[in-house]
Order: sequence, then C-alpha cells, then structure tokens
Amino acid sequence: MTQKRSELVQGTLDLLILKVVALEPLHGYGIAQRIQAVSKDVLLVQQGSLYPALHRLERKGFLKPEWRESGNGPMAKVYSVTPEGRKQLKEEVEHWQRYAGAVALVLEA
Amino acid sequence: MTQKRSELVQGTLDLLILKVVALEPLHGYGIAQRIQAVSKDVLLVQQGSLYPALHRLERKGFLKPEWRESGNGPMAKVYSVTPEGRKQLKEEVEHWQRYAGAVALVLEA
DNA sequence: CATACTAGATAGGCTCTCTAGGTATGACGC
DNA sequence: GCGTCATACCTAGAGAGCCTATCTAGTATG
Repeated sequence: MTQKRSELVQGTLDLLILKVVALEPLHGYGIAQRIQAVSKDVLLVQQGSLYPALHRLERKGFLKPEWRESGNGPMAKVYSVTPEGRKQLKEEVEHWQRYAGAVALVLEA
Repeated sequence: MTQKRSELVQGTLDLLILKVVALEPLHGYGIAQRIQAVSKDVLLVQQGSLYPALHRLERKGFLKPEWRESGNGPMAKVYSVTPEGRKQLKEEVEHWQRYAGAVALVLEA
C-alpha cells in the first residue's frame, strides 16, 4: 500500500474518517487503507494527517478508542463512533453535499 | 449584500474565482457577489479571503488586472484570466471532480 | 541480519481562510 | 453641508489543518 501525494481538501478528512468508522470500528492504519480502497486510490491519507485527526476527533468526543491485539504485529487502537460522533457525521455529510452542490452550480454556470 | 459565515473549504476558492472570471472579466468585489449569487447564497467569500487569493493568482500569472472606472464609486481593478490561468482552471476543475467523486464513493459505501 | 509490513506517534513548516480593522469615492436623504 | 450607505480596495494577525520527515517497535521473510 504505497503512500503517494494525496492533496486532501482541508476539512474533509474528519468526514471521511467518521464515515468509514461508523460502518465498522477500525484502527488508524486500517482507516487509511479503507479510505484509499473505497475511493479507488484517489484519497490517500498520510499518517501525519491521520493521527492528528484521530486525536482531534477523540478529544471532541466523536470517537472512542480501545486497545486490542491486531493479530499481525503491534497493538491496535480500535476506534468506534460515539452517539455525538454520529450526529456530527450527519451534519458533516449534509454540509459536504450542500457545499459540493454549490460548487457544481458555479462550475456549470 | 450581507456577509455571513461561509466556511469555504480550503483549496476551492482559487477554482471558484478562476471559473467566474473565465466567463467574464470582473473586479474583486463583483467576483464575490457573482459566486454568492450563482451558488444561491451557499458560498460566501469574505473580503479577507478574496483579496489575498486574487493577489496570489495574479502573482502566479493566472489573472491579469486592469484598472477601470467602476461607474458607481471608487476605481475598479478588473481581472481577466490569462492563458496559463485557463490551463490551471482546467486542471483544478478536473481535480475537484475527481476528488468530489471519490468522496461520494466513500459516503455511499 | 536485513528488509518489509504493520501500527502507533510527534515536530515543524506551510498554505489558506477568517476576524477585524482601515482607506476612499459617490449617491441619497435631510 | 453632513451623515449614512453601498461600492471598492487592502492588510495584519491568528488559527486550523495537511504534509514532510522522522521516530519507535513488533512480526514475518529471505
């Protein structure tokens, strides 16, 4: 899983993380892989972006961590989404769709 | 034209500016109004975001300014898109569509 | 024993946006 | 004549978020 340049648009990383973790609890490394896989290699999450984002979301109470055996190597910090996190996810999805729709309006003008 | 909170997603302002100016040369103040109007009040460009962005785009050679009478008040600095700017716009549009498509994939998962 | 993959993390820098101010012109009401 | 508003330009400083680079450490493979 080679890490290349990704150029994530600022503000969307939290949304992406909350979404994939809401579907299934995952550890950080797995979150990055999942986002990359589902987006067909378009979205590449750097570790230096990922871990600060996870700590941010944890600090805000949107994610809850739990240490577990990963089975293949070091211990894994598995995150699940809290109820507040699901609420936040809902809001961020709506904001994104509203925003992307507005940008589309301008591009179609 | 009341200015409210906008929460522009970082990295998209240059794209929006290039797009509206490519359709028709405009001065800064008019660019903000045009973006707001076309996006149906979803995208609100603050002046403190707008003018630095214009200077950035001018410095990079994507926009070319020209002072003109505005007709209603102070002089207007009317921008047009250079050939390099059009090339840049094309790339940014493609990047945005690729990006938005990838985010949509994750949100639909 | 070196390499690669997994899994976590931090430091420093950089870019971009926002808040909050400032300057100046012309039109309108009083 | 004066205040107010809309127009039109601009900057400084702060904060947020992403990236590059680097580090640690366990496990597996050749």
